[in-house]
Amino acid sequence: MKKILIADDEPDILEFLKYNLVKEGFEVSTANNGVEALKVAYSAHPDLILLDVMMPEMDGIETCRKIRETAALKNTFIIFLSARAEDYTQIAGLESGADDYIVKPVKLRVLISKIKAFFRRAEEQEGNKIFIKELIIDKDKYTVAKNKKELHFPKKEFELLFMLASKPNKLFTRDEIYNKIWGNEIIVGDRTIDVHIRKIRDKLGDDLIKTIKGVGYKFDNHE
Amino acid sequence: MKKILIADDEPDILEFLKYNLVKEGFEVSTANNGVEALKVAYSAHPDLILLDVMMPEMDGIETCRKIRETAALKNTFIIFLSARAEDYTQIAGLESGADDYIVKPVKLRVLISKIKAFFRRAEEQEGNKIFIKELIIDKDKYTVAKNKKELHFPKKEFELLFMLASKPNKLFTRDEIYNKIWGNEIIVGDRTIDVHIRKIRDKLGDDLIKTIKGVGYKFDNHE
DNA sequence: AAAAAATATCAAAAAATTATGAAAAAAGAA
DNA sequence: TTCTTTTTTCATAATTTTTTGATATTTTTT
Repeated sequence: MKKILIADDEPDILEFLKYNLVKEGFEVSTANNGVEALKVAYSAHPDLILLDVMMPEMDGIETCRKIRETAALKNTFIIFLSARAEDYTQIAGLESGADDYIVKPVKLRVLISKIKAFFRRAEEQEGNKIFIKELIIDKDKYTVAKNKKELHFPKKEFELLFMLASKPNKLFTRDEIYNKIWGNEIIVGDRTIDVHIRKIRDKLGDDLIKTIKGVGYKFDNHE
Repeated sequence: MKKILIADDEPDILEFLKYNLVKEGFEVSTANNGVEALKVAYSAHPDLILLDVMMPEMDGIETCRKIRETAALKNTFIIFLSARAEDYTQIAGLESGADDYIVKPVKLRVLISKIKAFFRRAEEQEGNKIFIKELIIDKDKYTVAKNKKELHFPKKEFELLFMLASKPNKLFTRDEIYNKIWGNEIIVGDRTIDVHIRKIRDKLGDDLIKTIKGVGYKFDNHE
């Protein structure tokens, strides 16, 4: 669940944004000025900060600069949300380290879409991992770990396991497997899948992959 | 040097943006419509695409969707740049996979600041120095030190090592490596990567880089 | 229970892929 | 140019992965 910090000196705006972002499923904290925003940022480590430019105590640009000096917050997105539309303010905001500068007024739905675009990009880096039973299958690292111990899986075995594990308990017919792993051009004998399945079972144990005779295989995930 | 693709059906805008972005030090290619944009994107692998929404042949949103389906372009930033300001168009644009939606007219300096903000964020992930195991890899100086002892690495070897070491344990496919180190224009034989890998291994030892047969290589960082 | 059908298993063969050394080609420097 | 370094290619060896084929076992059908 992503955490958002909103810093604005107008209570109405704060309340409105908080209400709507919570409704979207975000965890929201608020601050009324720059100093407070910094304090909350240090302790709550939000994933994204919506920052007003004009605030008492410390303005948004200065706040942004300070946040960027903090190593622990370097992955935090900062978006300015301000009524001030002059070029130089926008440029100053972006150059102080913000990721975006949005001029108010902005439609709520548009703002939410922009926020989601940032998170989508961030999540992309995190990679394709499947956590299932005592396994961690990591497609980016091309590893399968069982109880923290990494095992080596050659290409075909990895692809087959990944396919089955990506939809636990779903039955994959032999045809589906052939099509996905080998494609339409390559034709291999009937025993090829079996042998690969056996090799996976050798490494991970016999219980994980279940045979449905006459049909196919499935990754069994009933505790 | 970052590559930017601009897609717009108005030649004046295209020319204006190209001129100014080149002046900023970017490598700029252009396209007059969506279909053309796709073609250029596939071959040139830009780091960022400025996309108009209304274009003949294929509109921007459809273009964006198609780009996002391409694995090789998943790290490419997409920014819509459009005169259409309605909420739903902006939302549709962002939901089609774009990173930002900027409503025209926009001041050139502001646009450039936003573009730089994206690149800053992307580069931040990389960093110019890597400390890993007994190695210090310094991109500014183009040197690799093993146990404080500096070793000489020619360009290609260095880039390859840097790429692998920048994301320890991540698997890089041969295609990814070719794209990043050689680019799409240059075509080299199948054994070229192997030879470079061997040279790196000669200098640093055989254990650092691990081969995943049929897939690629990775920098191994387990102790 | 027997026959039929499908999968499991093993070792060996085949195929695919990478490692390696040396040399040619290309790029840079003097 | 000439020399040096870097990059790429090529042929062959070494290795790993994938597939096959024979036989055993299990499940389903009759």
